[in-house]
Amino acid sequence: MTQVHCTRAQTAVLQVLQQQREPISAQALYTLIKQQQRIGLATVYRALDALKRMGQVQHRVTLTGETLYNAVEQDRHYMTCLDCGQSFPLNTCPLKGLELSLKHSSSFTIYYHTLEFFGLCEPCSVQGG
Amino acid sequence: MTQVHCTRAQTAVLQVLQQQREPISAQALYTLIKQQQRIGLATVYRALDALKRMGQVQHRVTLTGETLYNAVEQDRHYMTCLDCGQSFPLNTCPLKGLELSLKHSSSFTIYYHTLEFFGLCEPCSVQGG
DNA sequence: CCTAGAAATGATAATCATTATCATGACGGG
DNA sequence: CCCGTCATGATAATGATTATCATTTCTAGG
Ligand SMILES: [Mn+2]
Ligand SMILES: [Mn+2]
Ligand SMILES: [Zn+2]
Ligand SMILES: [Zn+2]
Repeated sequence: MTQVHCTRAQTAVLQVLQQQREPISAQALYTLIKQQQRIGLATVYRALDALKRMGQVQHRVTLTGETLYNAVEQDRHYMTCLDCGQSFPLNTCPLKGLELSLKHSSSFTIYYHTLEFFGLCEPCSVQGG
Repeated sequence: MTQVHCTRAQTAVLQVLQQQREPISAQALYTLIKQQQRIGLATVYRALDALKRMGQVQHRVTLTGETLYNAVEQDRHYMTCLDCGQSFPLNTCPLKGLELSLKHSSSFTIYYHTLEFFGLCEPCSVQGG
C-alpha cells in the first residue's frame, strides 16, 4: 500500500527542493538539511526515490554522472555543452502541450519528463569544435 | 585541433553502434568489439566521448545509472517506469521540428537531444502506485 | 625508407556517487 | 503500555567511469 503521509525526511527534502532555483544533488541536499535536523545521507536518497515515485520530484543526470533533483513544478530544461559542461537554461518548456495529450492517450501514468539539448556552446565551438 | 579522421577505436565503436536496434552500454559495446579486434575498455569510453563531441553518438542514462549510447540517426525516446524500470519506446520524436528551429535561432550548436517521460506503467500503477 | 615527436591504446588502479546492510529508534493500532 | 511495522543513520560494499602510465601506432619531415 502507498503510504498516506510523507515521512519526516520526505517533508524536509521536498521543502528544501521547493526553495531551490536550480536542481541540486543529493549530497548538496544532505548538507542543507543537516543544518536544520539530524538526517543521514541514505535517508536523503530514500526520500528522493519515494518522492519521485509520488510524482513530486524529478531528476536529471549531468555529464559528470551526478544526479540532480528538483520539484516537478519547476519544469526547466537546458542546453549542455559537451566540451565545457556548462548548462544554459531554455526560456520555456516546449512540451507543455505534448505531455498533456500523452497523459490522456496513453495507459502509462506520466509524472514528469526530461528534455535536454547537447552540443557545443559558442566559445567551445569556436576553438576546439 | 580537431582530428581529421576517426581512430580505429572510433570507427569500430561507431560501426557497432549503427548495427544496434537499441542503445547499449559501454561495457556491452566493449564485449561486442572485442570479438573482432583487440581493444581496451578505457578506449571504448574514450571513443564514445570523442564521437559524442563530433555529434555522431548520443547518450542517455538509465534509472540504474548506466549510460547507454546510440548513433544520433537513431532518434528514439522512451517512457520509463519509476517502479519496475521498464522503458517503453515512443513511436516518433515529438521534437523533430523544434530542434531544427532551435538550431537556427541559437548560437549554441545542437548535436542531439534527450527526451524521456517518467511515471508508472499500467501494471505498476495498479498495484503499488 | 628511416626517425623523432605526437597521439592513441590497453592494463590496471583509483574515484566517487549511489546502494545495501543492519542495528536502533519512532510510530500507530489494539 | 506493548508489539509489529516501518523509518532512520552509520557504515561498508558496489560498480560504472576515470585517471595513470608504460607501450604501441601514426605522422610529418628529412
Ligand atoms: Mn518540460
Ligand atoms: Mn528526438
Ligand atoms: Zn562549452
Ligand atoms: Zn512498471
